[in-house]
Amino acid sequence: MPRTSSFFPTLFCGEACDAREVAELTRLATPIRFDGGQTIFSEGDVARSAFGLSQGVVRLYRLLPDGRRQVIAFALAGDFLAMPLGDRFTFSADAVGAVSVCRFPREELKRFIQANPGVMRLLIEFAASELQSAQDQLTLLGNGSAEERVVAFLGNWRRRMARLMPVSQSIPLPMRRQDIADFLGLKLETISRTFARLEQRNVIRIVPHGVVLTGPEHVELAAGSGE
Amino acid sequence: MPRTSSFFPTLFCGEACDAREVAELTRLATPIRFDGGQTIFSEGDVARSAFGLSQGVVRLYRLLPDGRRQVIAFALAGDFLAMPLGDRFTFSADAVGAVSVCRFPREELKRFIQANPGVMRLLIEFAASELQSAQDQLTLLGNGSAEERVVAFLGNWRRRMARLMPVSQSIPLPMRRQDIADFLGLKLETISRTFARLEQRNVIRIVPHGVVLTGPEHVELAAGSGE
DNA sequence: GCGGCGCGTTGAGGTGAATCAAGGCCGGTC
DNA sequence: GACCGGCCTTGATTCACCTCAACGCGCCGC
Repeated sequence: MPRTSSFFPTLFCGEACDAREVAELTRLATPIRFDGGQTIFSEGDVARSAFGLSQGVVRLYRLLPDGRRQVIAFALAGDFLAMPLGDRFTFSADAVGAVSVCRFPREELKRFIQANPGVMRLLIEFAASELQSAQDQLTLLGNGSAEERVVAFLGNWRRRMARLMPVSQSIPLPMRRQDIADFLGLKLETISRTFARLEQRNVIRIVPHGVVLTGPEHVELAAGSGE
Repeated sequence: MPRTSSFFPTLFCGEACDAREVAELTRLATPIRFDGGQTIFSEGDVARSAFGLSQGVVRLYRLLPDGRRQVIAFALAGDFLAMPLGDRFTFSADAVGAVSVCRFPREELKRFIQANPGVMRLLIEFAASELQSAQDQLTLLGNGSAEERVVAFLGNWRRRMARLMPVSQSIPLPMRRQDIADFLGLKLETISRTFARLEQRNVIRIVPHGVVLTGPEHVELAAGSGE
């Protein structure tokens, strides 16, 4: 089985992990594939495993008792799907299109992390950056208009995608409108209308499974805070 | 100077810190007082110090370029005012009423934390619980009506206060209406009106600097998700 | 006492997003 | 190709919250 450079969560690819540790992680990890729409884990499940995303996109979300849904984040290759410690999942995760994950048995991963202060430190930094993302998103949902939310989302998504593929004006959007809506605290019709308005103003062009930036106003997408 | 049990962040009061470590922390800490409205630190500042809150209430917030504000959280006695690592503050903090904080020089605290795997582990758990709070709040701002937000806020606030004082039907609210509004992504008039409506329905009674729960519907306040 | 100010409340009217409801497009399968 | 279903778009209307504006109240200094 070929293992690409993004097989492991990027957390484990920093300076803190030497060859011996990578070998240890490789021993722990099991690769798994999921098809689009399949659930990787659900809110409330006992976290027997931790998951790193090797390929594809995963939506992380919570369901409210009345059926409303809040998408917490979209995970990309290299991301952890949850905090590796913690004994239950606090949100659900399912595949947006086909994905590959690597699964770590929780107890052994926990032992590995706690035996290694350098990794613990990275984990703290990881948590801190997740926290900041959540606070950015909080600020966006608390203050932004529909258009501000959508523009910030596109900007952040583009920036994150840029780490995984050559930059281009074209932004792939593998998730559904409904997912974007639940992420931004809007309704799917509003997403659709806002996209349409941005297209009329020549900011974007809507293409199947994505948008293309057309305007000279890429600056507008640069300074997003959210996600 | 008398040091109450809540002088230190509760993070350091768990099993991970023995007498020697508490002595070390005591050596590092400097107590400081702030009056209501004073700023403890500002977003973007180099984080030369870390702060634990010993007494009082602090609002943590971000300012947007156009003057809008998002209150990230209200800190209570025992809370850290930010992640102790990280070299710049990602939000501002100022006192709501008079507060006492203890200040730790950042480099020395960092050294203390990193020398102590047990404390690092606690710090990871702290970060994980902050993250979960942020995600709760995200869910609330993404899905809740004005009334749901206010009710969830009251419920969470009450639950947090319960750790610091004898439980009672009376909920002190030392912060201004504007602070609550900026926390919940609403306008202060909406907070005022929503309080008034809850009072008309005999859920609460509005008193100076707080509310009193009157209805038999305390259950309603129990199952909040946000904050 | 008087006036000023910060904060909270209340009212009237406007508006952005939600809601309700068609219809269109595209990718399946038979 | 014809049908179907999921997804997306678009339109008309409604409604929750915002905006703007006035007023009340408690607290302060003078």
